[in-house]
Parts: sequence; structure tokens; C-alpha cells
Amino acid sequence: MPNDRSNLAPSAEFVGQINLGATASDVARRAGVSQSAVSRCFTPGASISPRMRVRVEQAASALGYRPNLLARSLITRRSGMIGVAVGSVAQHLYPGTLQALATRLQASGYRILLFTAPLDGQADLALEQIMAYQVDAVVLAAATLSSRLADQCRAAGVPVVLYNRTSHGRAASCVTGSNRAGGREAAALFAAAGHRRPAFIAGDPAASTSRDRLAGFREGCARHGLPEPIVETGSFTDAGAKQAMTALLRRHLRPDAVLCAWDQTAIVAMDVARFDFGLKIPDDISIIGFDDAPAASWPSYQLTTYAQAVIPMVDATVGLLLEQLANPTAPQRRVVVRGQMVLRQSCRLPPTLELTA
Amino acid sequence: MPNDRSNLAPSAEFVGQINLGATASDVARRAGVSQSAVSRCFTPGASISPRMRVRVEQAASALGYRPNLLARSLITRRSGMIGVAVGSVAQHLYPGTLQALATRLQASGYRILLFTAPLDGQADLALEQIMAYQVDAVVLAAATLSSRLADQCRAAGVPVVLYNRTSHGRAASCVTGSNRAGGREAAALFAAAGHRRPAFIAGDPAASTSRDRLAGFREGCARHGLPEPIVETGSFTDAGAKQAMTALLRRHLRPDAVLCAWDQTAIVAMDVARFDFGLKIPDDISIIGFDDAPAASWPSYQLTTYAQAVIPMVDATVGLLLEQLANPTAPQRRVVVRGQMVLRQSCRLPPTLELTA
DNA sequence: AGGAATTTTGCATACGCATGCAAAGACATT
DNA sequence: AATGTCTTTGCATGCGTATGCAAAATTCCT
Repeated sequence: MPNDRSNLAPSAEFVGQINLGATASDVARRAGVSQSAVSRCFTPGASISPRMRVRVEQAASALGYRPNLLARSLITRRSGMIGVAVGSVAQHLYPGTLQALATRLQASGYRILLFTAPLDGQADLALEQIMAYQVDAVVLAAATLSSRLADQCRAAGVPVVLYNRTSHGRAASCVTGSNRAGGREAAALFAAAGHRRPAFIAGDPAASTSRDRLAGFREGCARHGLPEPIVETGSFTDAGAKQAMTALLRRHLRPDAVLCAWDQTAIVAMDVARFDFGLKIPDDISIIGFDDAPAASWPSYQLTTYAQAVIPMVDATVGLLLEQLANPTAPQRRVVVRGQMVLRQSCRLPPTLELTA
Repeated sequence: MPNDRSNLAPSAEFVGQINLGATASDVARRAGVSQSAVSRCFTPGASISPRMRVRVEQAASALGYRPNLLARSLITRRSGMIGVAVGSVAQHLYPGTLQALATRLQASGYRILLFTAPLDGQADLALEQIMAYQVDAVVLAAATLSSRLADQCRAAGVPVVLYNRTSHGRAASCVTGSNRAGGREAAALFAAAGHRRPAFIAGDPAASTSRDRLAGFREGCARHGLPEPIVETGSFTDAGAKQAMTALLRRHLRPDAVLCAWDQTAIVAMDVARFDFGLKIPDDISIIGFDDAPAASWPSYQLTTYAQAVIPMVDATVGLLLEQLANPTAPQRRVVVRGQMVLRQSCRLPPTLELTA
């Protein structure tokens, strides 16, 4: 309801009370200079004499003036805002990712306009909003968002970087962890430790991250002489993970080595194995996770997991972003940030620690 | 470097490639109507005939037109953006809070402009940015941000709501959990279970949340005949929590009931007690946390904790926000959302379960 | 049908700022 | 002192939109 301004405008006492928004002209009038001078004073690199500068700055601070960045954007055609779309399942965005992203983008003079993909799948609506706000670029960090969105953005000339996911086929810059390699290394570790019956608990099958991890695991199993892994699909929820692990352990030929697509799933799996089935980890069964979530290192879990290098991933994302912002014709690139297996207690250790993925 | 536009403007092929931004005038020209008509077509409640509407909409969708919300904000004086400031320690913002906030604000037609308080304490810079972007309101969700910021915002006529924290003395709307009551209930539970030596592990002493919880705990201890609790200050970090718990357990007269200011601290405390000191929980020592973080319900912890009603808190925050946006003269209000003790296994249960806080 | 009441449309302007252009000033060089 | 070079300033305009006002078109009523 933008029309309610008509209620506000006539009431003079309002204008007094809400003294929000001294304009550049106000400052100019007070300093006895032109509005352009005020603008130049706040535009880095503009031509302005030191004397003029102090004069304007005095008037400005007296009035509490601050340039209206929205109006500035209209001219410069740069809003300084980066749209960041995250999925509705925020718990799978590693804690601190958003924080790190915000910190680095702020350091580069950008702000984050946050969008969450609605649960009803009407993610396109969110994108419309993104574009309407003239964001300078977009980070798609939602595993379940259709990659069609990325195409739309790029078609509109807005740089896009996919974070922790790939788009099938389409050329769009993306940053991922070494998911395939992680899957392979897990298989190698299982094989070296003498396990014979591998299993995998997937997340959302639509998430490229989960798919890639499984693909790598399959490759690794084949390469190291393990049978094809049994695959259960635990959804993103704890309940789904519990159900999947329970199903695995109820099998006639129970798996002895379970790779989970995410640490959260692995943690649920550990608890199911220990508390529901009375198994000893890693004596009776080995479990490996992905991501090195904070809880993975807690004494109660000591989860062996393939760590994502979150900070380097964020750095790479910001790097790609800045590159494309500086040069819109820069090529789309796919960056894979190498992760690393963190050996703890949830996976049996091989006699010799020579792992080759 | 806004001047690089000069490099772009002359190159015609660019304009073709980046066909970003069909304007209302473009649509108007194509549809053979005035720009005002296009505007009215996209302004809810504006006077426009059905025939004109379809005509404009056809041209608009053909051109991929979408109103420039920044330009609109210039006129309406409403940006539709809510500044949300979070602290540098994101892990203490309960997971999902930001998500819930974003979802609800989006549903009300608002977007979140995210600000993180820099670690160097230069939070004022962040606020400058907030204001410069003409946000319609601000949510301060950072425990460590000075409440002076809130005053500044309000002085500029921007509604502010403090989330999960209070400002000492100053009149600013805020939403908190029932921290004092939680502290009191924890004391009552400890007393009823027959504990005699209470202790408290605080977080940042500057955080009102931690202070209030301790105050309530002290009240409760006094009321139920317990001695003054021993207080250790674990910082926000796991290492600090570990150190604090270790110090407590090394005491000559070891406490038998520990209340932690946050679940994360409680979880560290549990692990220290179990793994470093070989104590049995709750036989040797009872531990209670605050917030009901996801990990509190994991089988490995089963942490008894005073749950924050996060969703109601977010709802209250959005409610206050919308109220103040609709009526800038609305009074500042302090909302306390009642929490609830969740009884699990980390605290000994009293013989009879009649708890009165 | 014709005039009044109502709705719809276009024109013009303003929101707050950045920037090209030309005028004015500062300064050095001959 | 006169000329040229460089810097600083003001003027005017435009970014893309919403909206008051008046003209035009439509509807309604008798």
C-alpha cells in the first residue's frame, strides 16, 4: 500500500519528527555550494578540492546526511547488492557459510539480499524479486532450486555462481567440493580397512552434491574390488535418515561400511547403530560422513568425514563473482575445491595408512 | 569504480547482449500507451481498465519487463527491505531463525538485507550501510551489537526490533524468550531433584540473554533454599566452555548441578564430564541447557533444556515490525515469549514432578 | 439521445543522485 | 604579463518509476 504516503505527506509534524533523509541538496544549501559538489564529495575518485571537501563534510555531518544508495544505484546501474538464494532446508548449508559469504562480500563493498526458496516450490517468484531489486549478481546456494533459474539470470545479464552444486549441462559458473573424489576416498578407506559390504545413504536424489558423492563412491568401490554399494535414500530429515539406516541394518546381509551423504545423516546413523541395534562403532560397522560439520568432532561422535573446505569455497565463490562483475564477458568456470578426509573414530583404520583414491 | 560505465556505453554489441532492463517506457512504446499506464498496471490498486491491462501485460511479458524496485522505492519511500543485523557468531542464532524470519518477511512482501557485525567491533559501519540502503526497518539479532545502534535507527525514524536481547534501559521494541523464568525453573528442578551445589556457565557477560538467565537462576536458587551458584564464564567458543566446565569439576567441592547459558555449552559440558572426568549423567551430575538446539535431542545427549519458542519469537518480531511499519507512532513494546522446560535424561528427575518456578 | 457522474488515460513532474560539459579558477611556463 | 595547462565548480540532464491533475472516454440515468 504505497498510497498511504498521502496520509503522511500533509501532516507537518510528521515531517518534523521523522527527519529521516537529508538530501544532497539540503547539504548543498547549508554549505552554500552546488548539489554536484556534495555528490562529488561522496563519490570516491571525483574531483574535489580539499577546502570544498571539509566544507561539505561539515554541513553533511551537521545534517546527518548519508547518500541514498538506492538513488545512486539508479544512476550507476550498480546496486551493490548480491542476491543469495538459499533453500528451505537451511541446516544443510554448513553453518558459517552464509556468515563467511556476507563478511567477504561486505569487505568488497557488497551487501547480501537474502532469498529463501519457498517450500511450495514457487522458487521462480523469489527470483523475480531478486531481479526486480537489480542485484548485481546472484549466488544460488539452494540444492533444490532449479538450474533454470540460473539460466534466467544469465539471460538477463546478471552473473550467477552456483554454490555447492552443479547445473546439469548448462554453462554456469559453479563452486563445489571434490565430491566424487570424496566418495572415492571413502571407498578406498573402507576397502583398506577390510570392509566388504558398502552402503550409501543418499539425501535428496535431486541434489547434485548427493549424486556426485554417490557416483564417486561407486567408482571407488569398483576400483577397490568392493561390490556395488547398497543405496538407501534418506531424505533431508533426521527421520528419513533414521528410517534409511534402520532399513540397512535390518537387511539379511547387513552392510559393514556406510557412507552418508551428509554428516547429519551420519550422526543419526551412528545413533541408530549404537542405540537401536547395540552395535559397536567402528568394531561392528564403520560410518563415514561428508562435510565435517561441527558435531562431527564432538567426543560423542568422533565422526570420520570428508571435510569440505568451506572457507576456500566461499573465497572461490566471491572470486568468481568479482571476476564476472568486473568483466561480464569473462568465461563461466567450474571450480572444484579439494576436500580432505578427516580420520576420527567412526571408521576402522586400515593397517597401513596408504590411501590412494 | 562507477566510471567503467563509460567503457560500456559506446559498445553497441553490449547493449544487445545484455538486454537487461526493459523500462516502463519501452513497454509503453511497444503497447502504444503511456508510461503511466504501464506503471498503473504494476501498481496494485491503481485505476486501469481490463483491456489496457492485458495490452500492457502482453507487451511487458514480450519484453521481459519487470518494474525496477529501486526506482519505485525512490518515489514510494519504501524499499521493501528489512535490514537484519546478525553477530559474527552465527552459531548462537538458533538454526532456522533466519530462515523463519526470511520466510515470514517474504510472505509479507519484504526482503532481507543482511548485515553481519564485523569482528573488529566496527559495527557502526554496518549500520551506516543499513541506513544508506533505506531499509524500512531493522532487526538487531546480534547479542554483541551495541544498543546505541538501535537508538540511532530510531532517531532516523526507522523502526527497530531487538531479537533475543534487550537494551538496558532504552525504549526499543524487543522480543526475548522467558530467560529469567527459565533460570528459575532450572533451579527449581535442581532443588526438587535433591541437588545441593548449583553452578552456572555463562556465555558472553555482555549478552543480555546470558545475564537474564543467570539472574533467574540466582532467584530460583535463593527461593528454593539452594546456595548461591558458582559462576564460570565460558566464552562463546567450545574451547571456553570446555575450560569452564573443567574448572568447575576440578573444584574441591564439585558442583552437582550445572546450568549452561546455551545448549552448545551444555553439550561440551556433558562431554567433559563423561569423557574427561568419567562421570555418569545424571547420576553423578545433572546438566541443563538453554534453547533446545537440535543436538539436545540426539540420543547421545538427551539434554534437558529450557526450550526457546523460536517460531513464536520470530512471529512476534515480524508482528512488531509490521505494526511499527503500519503506524510509526506505535509504542515500543517488549514481548516475552514463554519457553518451556524439556525434560530429557541429562538432569535427574525429582521423585514427584510438581515443579513450581 | 443527451447530459451528468464516473472511470480511465496521458501529461508533467518529482524522487535523490551522478556525470558530461563548459565556465571559472589555480598555477606554471615562457 | 600573457599564454597555456590543469584542476575545480556549477549547470543541466537523466536514471526508472509513481502520482496529482486535467482531458478523454466510458457508463449511467432520465
